[in-house]
Amino acid sequence: MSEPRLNNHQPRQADYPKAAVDVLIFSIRDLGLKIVLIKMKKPPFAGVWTLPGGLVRLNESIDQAAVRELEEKTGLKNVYLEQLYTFGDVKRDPLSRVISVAYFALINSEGISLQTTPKYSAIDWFNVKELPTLVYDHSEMLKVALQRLRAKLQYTNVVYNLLPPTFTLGELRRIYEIMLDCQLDKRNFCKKFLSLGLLKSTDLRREGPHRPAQLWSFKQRTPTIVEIL
Amino acid sequence: MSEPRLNNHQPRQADYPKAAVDVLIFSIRDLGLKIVLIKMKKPPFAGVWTLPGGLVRLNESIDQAAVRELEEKTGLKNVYLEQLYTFGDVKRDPLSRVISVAYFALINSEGISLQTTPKYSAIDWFNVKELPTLVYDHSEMLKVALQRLRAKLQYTNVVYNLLPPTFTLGELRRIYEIMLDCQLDKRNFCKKFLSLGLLKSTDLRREGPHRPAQLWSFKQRTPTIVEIL
DNA sequence: TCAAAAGTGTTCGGCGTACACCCATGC
DNA sequence: GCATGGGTGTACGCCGAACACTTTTGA
Repeated sequence: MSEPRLNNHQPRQADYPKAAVDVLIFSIRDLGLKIVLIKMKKPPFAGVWTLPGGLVRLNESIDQAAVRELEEKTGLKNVYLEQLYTFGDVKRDPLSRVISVAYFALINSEGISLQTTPKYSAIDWFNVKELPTLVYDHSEMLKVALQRLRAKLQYTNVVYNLLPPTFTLGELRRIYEIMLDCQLDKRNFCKKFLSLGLLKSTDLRREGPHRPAQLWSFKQRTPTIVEIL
Repeated sequence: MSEPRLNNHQPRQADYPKAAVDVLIFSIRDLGLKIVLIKMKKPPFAGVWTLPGGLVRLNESIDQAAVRELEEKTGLKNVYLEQLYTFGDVKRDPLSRVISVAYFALINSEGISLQTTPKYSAIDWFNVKELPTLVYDHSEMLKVALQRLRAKLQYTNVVYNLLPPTFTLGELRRIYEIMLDCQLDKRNFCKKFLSLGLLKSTDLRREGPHRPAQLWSFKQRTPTIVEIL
């Protein structure tokens, strides 16, 4: 596995690319699909928004690095991350040679607050349709993530990650409509989703000037492959 | 992006993990699904089989690294590689900390010969059902690749990579049967595949003691998403 | 009584699946 | 003439798609 050396004209640790992780956290908020970004403080990228992420260390797996970076830079814990894709163009980071493994997750962000480190000047949710300019190839990462997300919604039960413990079929359908950016027929959606047998009914919710809604919860909150739509 | 330093107890270039690529080349040969492996020469892995691969260099993208490593270690050129998954457990390589981006491709290997470098003692095709012991986490990579391959056969036209320019519907079906490890109904398969409109008929092939077969070719040999089975 | 969201059934067409026999050829 | 793979059509059932009205409540 020893490789031909390049000329030693680079500083320490620069003879090979470094590895990093970047994390895309999605959630449904205010009837839109949002993502967590943090704002950089140091030149040359001061004021620019970026995905939370950082270099992989020697003593941690890349999965662990993603979890650690997510917690350090956003405060989010216990999030189930899934590997998305690895980005390795030579110039993706103009300042140094970094290969980045992107991870993503869906979360329910009700009552959750974000907190970044002093190294960044802000952290916030952004609607994926109205994003600021992002550093590096982070827009590309988002594009890939959205594709994958939409695909996974249709053949897995990942949607449970976005939902609170109980919810109405209307809320469930609204999530699909937001994520897939389309309208879904109410009757067909309910019929199909209930026929999958993933849900169990719980209470009734009476609120607002309309008929009370049946509340449902997922029988199992574990990743499963199912043909949903 | 500067990171806390670990203790400087490691040699040069070991303060961060290195990045590598590994390549899984699949082909149908002798009615079986085969993969290219090379045999290691140097201790401590002398005599053990491995996937072709190696470290990513500073001045190349990871995609380019995969292409370069594939050519260097197998002689294969002009292969369309697709990124599979990135493997980054701390102990996946017991000797050094390496994160590996796996790539895969399907090729038609008729009339193609393999040739590795003097650093390896052999190169050969192996049936994926009768593999020797592999180094590192290469068996895991194969497992992931097979899953992905089977999935992609069903919703894309990737199969064209396995086929010669012209082929019979029987040959096409046989490939699906081998890859999916199941029997497919001849009439339904033909009906479905032809209805996709991906093929155009060319000549007749008369050979062997049976009715001549219609030969087909793909109208386009470019990646396309289609619901096939 | 009005506005708002919840809940519910039927019809139709298309597609996947199961299934069996004749065809053209080389030997 | 026989063995070998090539080629073809129909019937049925299920599922996805389209589509509208009634229910319950709060204000």
